[in-house]
Amino acid sequence: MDTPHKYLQNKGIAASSSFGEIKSLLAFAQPLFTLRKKTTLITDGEKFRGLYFVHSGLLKQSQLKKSSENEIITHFFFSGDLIGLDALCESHYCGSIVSIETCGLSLIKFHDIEDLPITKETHIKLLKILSKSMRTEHTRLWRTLSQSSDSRLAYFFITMSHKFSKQGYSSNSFRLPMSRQEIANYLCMASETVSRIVSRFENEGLLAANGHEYFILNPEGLADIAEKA
Amino acid sequence: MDTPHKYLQNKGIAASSSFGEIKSLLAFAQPLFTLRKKTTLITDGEKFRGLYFVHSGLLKQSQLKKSSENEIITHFFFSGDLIGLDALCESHYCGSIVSIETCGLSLIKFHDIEDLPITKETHIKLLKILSKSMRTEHTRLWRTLSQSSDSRLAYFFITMSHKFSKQGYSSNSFRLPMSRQEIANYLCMASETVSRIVSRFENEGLLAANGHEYFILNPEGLADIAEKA
DNA sequence: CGGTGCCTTGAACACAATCAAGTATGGTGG
DNA sequence: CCACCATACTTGATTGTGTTCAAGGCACCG
Repeated sequence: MDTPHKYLQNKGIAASSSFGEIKSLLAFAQPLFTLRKKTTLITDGEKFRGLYFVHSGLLKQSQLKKSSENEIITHFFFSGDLIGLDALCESHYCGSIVSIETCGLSLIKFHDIEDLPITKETHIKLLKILSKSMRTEHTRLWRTLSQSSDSRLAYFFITMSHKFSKQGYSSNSFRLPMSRQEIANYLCMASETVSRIVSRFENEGLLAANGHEYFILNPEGLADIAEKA
Repeated sequence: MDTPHKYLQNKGIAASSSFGEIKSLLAFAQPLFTLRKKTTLITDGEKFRGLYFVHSGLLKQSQLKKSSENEIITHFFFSGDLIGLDALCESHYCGSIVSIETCGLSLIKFHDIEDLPITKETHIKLLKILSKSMRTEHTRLWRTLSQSSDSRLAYFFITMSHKFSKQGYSSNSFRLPMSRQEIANYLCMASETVSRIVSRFENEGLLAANGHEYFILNPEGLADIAEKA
C-alpha cells in the first residue's frame, strides 16, 4: 500500500529505545541539529530517509482525522527515543512528526536497512527494539480501549513517572511540555475531560499540577485507579 | 465498566497468514487432529510448544477481565490462520485459545524458532507475516478505539467479507460461527449494542441476518458507515 | 492595559452500558 | 415427535460517562 489516504491505515508504531541499546547505531549519526518548537520534522507519507535520534526536547507523531481538525496523537518522542522505527520495513514514514518544544536531533541517514554497515547483532537488536515497541504500543492501545478516562489518565501519569525515573530524574516531580489538548488527543478524549479529571485528582490529593509542572503526591492511589476500570 | 487486568500486559498480537505464504512451514506439521467445539486448545500463559495451523473451524483468543466473567476477545482464527505467532519471540502463549466450532488443526512443533530446519527465506517470511499481523492488529485497535459502534460493526462485516472473498467464497453471503456476545467482546461493546445495530442495519437495508448467516446487501453503504466516525 | 491562547468550569446532550423483560432457538429426555 | 429447559438473542427503559457547546478566568506578551 502506498499512501495512507485512508487515514487510519498506517498508525505509527510507538518506537522508543534507550541510549545504551543503540549506541552502535549512533556511530552513523550525522551532526546534531536544532529544531525550533512547533516545527514539522516529517510530513505524513514522506519518503523514508533514516532514523532520527532525539537528544533533547519532545515531539509528537500524529494523524489527522478526516472531517475534523482534530488530530490523533499516536506517540510522543522524548529524548533518547528513535523516530522512524515504524517506517523501517516500509518505504514511507507514517503520520506527521512535529516538535512540541525546541529539540536537538541527529539523523541516521539510510534508505534501506541493508545500506548500513552495521553488525548482524545490531540488526537483531534493532528488530527486537521494534518488536518490543510494537508490543508496548499494543498494550497501551488495549488499555486506552478498555479502561475509563480516569484509569487512562492515571496510567499516563504513571508511565511518565516511570519514564523520568528511568532517565535518572525525579519520578514524582516532572514537567510535561505537551498541552492538555495534546494529552487528550494522545489518550483519545476531550481536553475538557482531561482538565476535569486533573482537577479531581488534585482535590483527592493524588497529584498537584501547576501549568506544565506535575507533582505526584500519591503514586499508590494513582496506580489503584490505573488498575481498576 | 469493569476491569481488565495487569495481564492486559501481553495482548496477543493478531496473527494470521495465507496458506500460500507458509507452505514451506507446513512440511513440518504433525498430522491433522480434531478439536471439538468449545474446547480449550491453549490456556493463558502456557509454555510455547509450536504454532498451530487451522485447517478448518474457528477459534478465539481471549483474556479474562478481572472482577467479571466478561472476556476480551483479542483475535479470531479462521481456517488458513496460524496460531501462536505472537508467542514466537516469547516463551509462553498469551491469552487462552478456545474453539468456537469443531476445528481441524495441526501442530508445527518446536520450542525455539532456531530448532526448525527452515530456510532463511522462510524465516524472513515468518517475520514479515508477524510484522504485517502486528500492523493489521494495530490498525484494528485504532479503529476500535476512535470510531463509533456503528463504524466498528460495519468495519467488522467488511473485514469478514474481504476475508471470505480472499478465500474464494462469496463476499456477500457468509456464516459467522461466533455468537453476538463474542462479536461484542471482540469489538469492545455490549452484546445488546451489537443486536440493536444489526437490527438497525437490517432496517436500513444494509444487510440481512438470519442466525449466524449474514447477507451483505449494500456493501457501499456499509463502507460509508465504516469510514465516517 | 488589551490582546491571544490555553485552561477550567458549568450545563445540556448523546451514545452506549446496564438493567430488565420477553422471545426464539437448540438440545435433551421422555 | 413433543415437552421441557437452557441458552442466545432481541427489545425497551434507565442510567452514567464523556462529549459538545458555551462562558469565564488566568497568564504571558506585545
